[in-house]
Amino acid sequence: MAQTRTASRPERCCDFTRGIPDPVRDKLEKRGGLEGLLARVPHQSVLYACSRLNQALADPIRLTVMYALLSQPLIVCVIKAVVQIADSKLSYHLTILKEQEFIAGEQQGNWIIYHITDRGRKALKCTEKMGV
Amino acid sequence: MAQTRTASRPERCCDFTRGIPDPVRDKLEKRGGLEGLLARVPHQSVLYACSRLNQALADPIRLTVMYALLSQPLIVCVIKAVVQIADSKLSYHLTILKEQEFIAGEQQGNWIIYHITDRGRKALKCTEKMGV
DNA sequence: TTATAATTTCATATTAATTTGAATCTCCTA
DNA sequence: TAGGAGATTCAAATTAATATGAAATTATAA
Repeated sequence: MAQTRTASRPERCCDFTRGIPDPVRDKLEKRGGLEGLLARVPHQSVLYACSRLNQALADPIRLTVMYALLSQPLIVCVIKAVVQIADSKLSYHLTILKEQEFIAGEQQGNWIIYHITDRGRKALKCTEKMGV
Repeated sequence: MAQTRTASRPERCCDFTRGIPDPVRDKLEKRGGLEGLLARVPHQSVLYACSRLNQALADPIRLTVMYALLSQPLIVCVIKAVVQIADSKLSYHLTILKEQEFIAGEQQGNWIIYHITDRGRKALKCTEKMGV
């Protein structure tokens, strides 16, 4: 019972070794077919890491925090004054930025002073270069 | 009844014009205080757009598609063979990539040939430069 | 025209991310 | 060493993103 399908409309898939637009098929064949294509796609573990990285940059609050820290190192309650959200919510977002090492913080007496990392700076620069 | 708070533990906020670590306060004051800080953070609309952009790059399937298209233009069913997901799911992800103009497609007879855009290429390069 | 392949759309289900508020923890100071 | 400020953690609630399968659309070819 290999490949059984529950009737209705079967999921089709074109046979892309023939019948598809010439330029697509030609180039594909010349470069090792589907296998060649797959070989040039980075490993899933890499892509997964990339997507986590981008996910961390995919929130306006987190970007606001990063830009604030781009100006200068700040303690949490100043960051809070910038983004105007509850403590725990801010802490959640700080954690995500820390996990990706876009920011880092050191305890200084009663406070934690956060600063942006080189990686964080680079990330902002990249995003900017993409043009909004 | 302005500023009423429902007892329990009130949300505190340090008065960051005094009592906070010197280097933080000094630099902050020298550069226009909280106002100056806010002025150097890009407008929310910009940050929102940035976060959408990064969100589109925050999925391994979408990154796989982009890398496949980095090799060469492809029709949907070949992309499907690469990522091995259902048609409608793939279509969903293609839409997100199209919205951010990381990819584009032109109808060619029965098929749609997708290709990566300059913007898409740039996005991958950026992500790579960030180091995984 | 009718049938069919390729692709998208739509409504719904599922899963993941974010928010919320209370509780906890750490460090400092009286 | 008790109390308070700054900050984080946790569990539960909410919201947003993704997945699924059926139906619709588009273009070609019989």
